[in-house]
Formats: sequence, C-alpha cells, structure tokens
Amino acid sequence: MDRARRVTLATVASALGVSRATVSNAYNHPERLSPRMRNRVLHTARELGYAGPHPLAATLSRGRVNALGLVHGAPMSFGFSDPAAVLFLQGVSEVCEREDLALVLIAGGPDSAVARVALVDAVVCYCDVPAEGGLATIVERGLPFVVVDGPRLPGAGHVGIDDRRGAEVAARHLLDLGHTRFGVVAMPLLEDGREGTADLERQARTRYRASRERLAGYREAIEAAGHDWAAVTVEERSPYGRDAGGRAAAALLARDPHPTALLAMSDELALGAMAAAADAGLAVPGDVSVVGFDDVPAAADAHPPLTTVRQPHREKGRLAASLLLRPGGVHDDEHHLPVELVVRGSTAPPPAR
Amino acid sequence: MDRARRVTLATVASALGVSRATVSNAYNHPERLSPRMRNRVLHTARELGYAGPHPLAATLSRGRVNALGLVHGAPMSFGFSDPAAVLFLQGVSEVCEREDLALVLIAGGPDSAVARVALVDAVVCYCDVPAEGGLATIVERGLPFVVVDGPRLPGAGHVGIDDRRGAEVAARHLLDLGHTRFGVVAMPLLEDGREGTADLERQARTRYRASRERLAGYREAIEAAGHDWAAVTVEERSPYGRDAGGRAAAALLARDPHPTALLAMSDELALGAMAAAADAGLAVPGDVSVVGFDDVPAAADAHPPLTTVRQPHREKGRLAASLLLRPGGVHDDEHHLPVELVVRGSTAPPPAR
DNA sequence: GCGTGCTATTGAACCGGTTCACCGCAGCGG
DNA sequence: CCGCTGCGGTGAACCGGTTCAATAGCACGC
Repeated sequence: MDRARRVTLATVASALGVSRATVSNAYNHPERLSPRMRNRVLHTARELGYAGPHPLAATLSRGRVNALGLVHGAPMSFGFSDPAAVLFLQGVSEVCEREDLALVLIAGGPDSAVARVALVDAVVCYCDVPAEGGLATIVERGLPFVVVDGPRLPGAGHVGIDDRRGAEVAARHLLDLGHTRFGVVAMPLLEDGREGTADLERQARTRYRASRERLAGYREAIEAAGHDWAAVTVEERSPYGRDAGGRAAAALLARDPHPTALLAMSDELALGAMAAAADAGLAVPGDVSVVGFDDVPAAADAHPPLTTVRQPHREKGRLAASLLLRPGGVHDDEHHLPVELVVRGSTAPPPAR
Repeated sequence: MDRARRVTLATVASALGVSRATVSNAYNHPERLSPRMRNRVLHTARELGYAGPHPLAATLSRGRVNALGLVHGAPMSFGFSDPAAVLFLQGVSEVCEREDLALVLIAGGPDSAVARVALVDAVVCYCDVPAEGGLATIVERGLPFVVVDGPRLPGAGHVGIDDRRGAEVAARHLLDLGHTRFGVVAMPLLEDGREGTADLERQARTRYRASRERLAGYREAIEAAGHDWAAVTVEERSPYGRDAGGRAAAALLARDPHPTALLAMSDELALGAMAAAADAGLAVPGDVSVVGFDDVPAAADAHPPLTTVRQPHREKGRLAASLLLRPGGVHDDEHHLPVELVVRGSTAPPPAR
C-alpha cells in the first residue's frame, strides 16, 4: 500500500531523465519550457499518478500559504450559533473568495494549540480579549493581524464600532419615549462566568471592551437625562444566547415595580428577553419596551420587530480581511464603522400609570 | 527590516553551539533533554525572539497539517447565509475543536484553485455535485474525503439523509389533512439557473440529488394517494434563499384555483413562501398550508411556526468530520441519518369549499 | 569562421524543520 | 580496574519542492 514510494516531483524528473527544476517549471512557469517538453512532463506525470507539486512543500519555499486565519474568542462552535458572528464570517469569506484564499477557522481561542500552529499568512481576531497578554501566541508568531471588536494592540490593525455611542442612542430613544425605569440585559462583564445583578463595583471592573463601552453609553444617556444610574439594575448572564437573555429579563421583570424599558446588549439577548416578557404575561411594547444591539436578520422578523442598533457586521468582516491583504502590510490604524438606531415595533412610550 | 536574517532553529542552535536536533528536541521531546539544556535552549530562543519551530516546516517532515478542509458547492459566502449550512458547520467545528484541528473553509467550490492547494489532511465536501467528474481535484490530490448530501463516490465516505422518505412524509401529511391541490416550491433542478415552471421532462433531467429525491418523494406520496402528478406545478427558483421561495410561491398562488398546499424543498424557501402568501392576502394555514424541509431554528420561530421535515444538520457535520478522523482511514461506506416530520402551525385542512 | 543574443534546461543552494542511528561518557556492579 | 548500561546529545539524511545564476545549444549577422 503505502509501501509504494510516494511519487514526487523527483520521481517524474528521473522517469524522464530531466532535472527537477524542469518538472517544477512545467507546473509553475510553463512559458519557460518548450511546449514539447512541457507536454512530455505533464503526460508522464499523469501516467505516474503525480497530482502536481505538493502544496505544503511549495509553500515552504514560497513562504506564503494563501490562507487567512480567523480566531474566535468563544468556542468556535459558538461562533456559528451567534448570528452576528455568522454575518461577520460572511464578510470575511467574501474577501477570501475573491482573493482565492482559504479561510482557516482556528478553534480554542487565541492561545490554543491550534493558534500556535495553524498554517495561515495573517489572522483576524474576532474577539474581545484583555489588552494585556491577550493574543500573545499570535503576536509571538509574528503574524500580521487585525483585532475586531477588541482592544487596540500595537502593530495590529483594528476594526470596530463606536459601541458607546450606539448604546447611548438606544438609551436616549427610550428616554425620549418617556421611560424612567430601566433594566439592562447584559453580556458577561468579567471572565468569571458569574450570573446575577452586577453592582456598581463590578460594573467598574468590566473587562470586555464591548460590554464596558455599551454600559457606559447607557449610563451617559441616562445620567444626562437626570436619572440615577444606581437605580438601574444590570443583570449579567452568560454566555451570549437567547436563554441568557430570557433569564436576565425574567429576573428584571420579576421586580416590583418592574422596569418599563429593557436595554439588551445584543439582539440575541433582546430576543430572549421578549420571549421572557411574553412568558411573564407582559406585552411588548405595551407593558415593556425592548431595544437590542446588532440588528441581526432575526430582529426584523421578530414579533414585534425589534428596535435595535444596527452595526455593519458583514462590512466589518470585509474590512478586517481587506486590511490584512493591503500591499504595505498591516498599518496599526483604527477603523470605526458607523452604527445607527433602527426603530421598529418593540419600543413605545411606557404604559400610562 | 526584513534584511535581518529571520531567526530560525539553526540560529538558536549556533548561538548556543549545540546541534539543531537539540533545539528541535527542546520543543518536541523535552524528555530527551536534560532539564538544564532545555532551559538554556528555551531561554536563548526567547532572547533571540525565536517563536518556536515554524509550523510549516514541521508539518512538511511530519506529513500532517492538523486541519480539516470543508468545500462548499455554492459560493462560500452563501454557506453562511443558509442556516442549514451554518448548523452543519457548527457540527464539523465541534469535532475540530475537540480534536485540536483547524477548520479550513475552501472557497470557490470543489475544483477551485484554492481546493487544489489548500493545506488540509482531509476534506468534507458539503455539496451536491454531479457524480461524474465532480470533485476531480480532490480525488487527484489523493486526500481522504467524505461527501455530504451528494453522490456516492468510490473510496470516499458518504453522509446523507433519506431525502425521498422525508419528502414523502411531508406530502403524506398534507394528503392526510385532505389537500388535493399541490404546488412545489423547488430548489434548482439543473445547473442552468433557469427559473420558472419545471415540466415533467425537465423534472426527469434533475441533476442535483437532493432535488431529485425530494421531488420523487412528493410524487410517490401524491400518486400513491391516487392523484395525478402532472397536475402538480413545480416552480423552480434560484438560488436558495427566501426571495426565491417568495417568487415561486407568488407564481403558484396567482394561479386559479391556487394550490391549497405548498411543498417547499427547504425551510428558507418555505419561509419566503409564507411571506408571499401573506402578501397575496392569503392566511397560513387557513387558506394555504405550507410545509418545509430542514427544520432550521427560524422554522419554529416563524408565524405561524412552520411544519417541516427535520434533519439533523449538526449531527451530519459531526459525523462527516468523525469519519475522516477514524484511525483506519475513510471506509467508503454510507451513513444515512434519520428524518422526521415536525408538525407545527403552518399546516391545516384545506379551506372548506 | 566567429562573436552575439536567445532560449531551453540544469545544478546547487535553500526553505526550516524532524528523525533516527549512533556515540561519548558517567556511573555502577563485580 | 573493566565491561556494561543508559542518558544526553549529535550528524546526516530527509520532507518535497522553488529559485536563480550559469550553461549548452542554436540561429543569426557580418
């Protein structure tokens, strides 16, 4: 079976009595060979069952593997369950497709064994890691990379949105509608996986950039309107799914009086929150308004359609990938994409007293 | 800048005056070295800014890259827009994650330039290609592979479902409810991208296995109930999205009398069809019943929730990946996963005359 | 008949490691 | 003091190509 010596470029060369360089040229630089020779080579190769230069070996000399890596903060399989991540992936893959690049999904996070050895030319880090020490593996490998939605790192590109402003706009929308009692359906603030109400002290220690910024945005808007932030309950749940949103909202709505407006840090959380409201016998937006963040496709399809902050997920993916392909290498500059409030049916003035 | 000779394993070796083998061992076989030597090596490496053995080179000697490839029939970016494909990907990625493998998304289909050179140990083909000549590139490269939802190929594994039975069950459900006038919302039958009503002749030439089998299933059930298949309109649309389903359904529902039951070949098509029905002023399921295929998450969330044929997408992904990792290599055997009718709210008896 | 200019082909170095048979040497039992 | 064992370390072959300076062969102009 495998005893049979693998047929390599050298096999073909010696079968024809030509040099290896010639065989190599037949594949990579046809114009340097006489058509006759080229045909002989290709023909013999076919006869011998030689499938062409081994990509790995070729790559070793050339120094390029023609692949973009993508590392996820959360487990990779989660990546596919989060619709926002899927849109992002779609953006990245569009660029890869156009540029004839493979897209390598790197499991286990930025410091996994896979990240250490994955065969890629550059990597997109779609994760919100702590600024210090995060991505150490990637940095050490010396690969060009861009961080999306995460911290700014020296030498790396950065793509993100203005989370704070997005959150602020969402909160202001509810304030404008006349709401005064708010609850926040929060993504994790720290890595400890704790669930529950996050007090001011915990809020101050928030490690994830997105969570921190969105929280800050809510707060700014609410305080600017003259309300007391300390009166706003922040319910933190983990991980990111609808379930989490449902549990957080259930806790918020069980309070008396319950908030009339829920600020959800993502659409998935918001969608879960809407379901929880229904379970609690509350109408959205009649009894309680909900605003999300992300504008994933399911937001528009929800009942009622979800008011949310749109961010250009696909565009973020495209941009991140493009930055890595720029001729001059990665400049460590920052790209902020626009956010926009999309008002739909899940928000309304608070119920009359 | 790059003038500075890259620091390689040899650099470290000569800096220490030891052999390259020793440095290599420090990383790969610590137990073969005295702790003292190992520390010296690691320390010097760090000092020199050596990030460890170049994965590419390591891989060349070892012969394994620790990566699984995934090739898509449709453009890769489509892959992410189809929720069924996303679930499948999730399944594959779970296995990759568990096994510390990278997951390489190969753009441009099974015969693209990327497929020719992608650095992978084995590949999952998630595509319905013609049995003859499809996947030629993969076959030539001699990579182990498994085909999902496509044709059986010698030497390759196969994972699929019983599409025919699934379709049959769906149709029988509608028949049991008393329906007699059917319309089929079809995925593409041929590669020509044609849209419109597919007559019997075109149906007979169907190239895609899934389309062919599902059509056959519908037909068997309907004929078994004593109805005339020729009276069933098959509306083919391309590509696979909701829009396509909407357009097909609009055409079907514009007929007079319109069908009271729509058999959609996928949930995305079905969801589009439901929207089209609403646009046409028809109630689902009051005026028209709709049944899908796939049971994607959005099916249960739809209004009304969609009756559909469930297939285990995630499980398919897991199985396909697992087959490639089996110690003995890929056995060319066939794995059929179960399908199951899920009755929800989109089907009901036809309206009274 | 000879220098010139091409083109087709080649040899050797190189990409950056891994592996394995082998060897020197320290410690140990006798 | 000797031979044996086993550990720590080494040299050389190998993985499968690419690249580039050099060369051989040939037509051409003069």
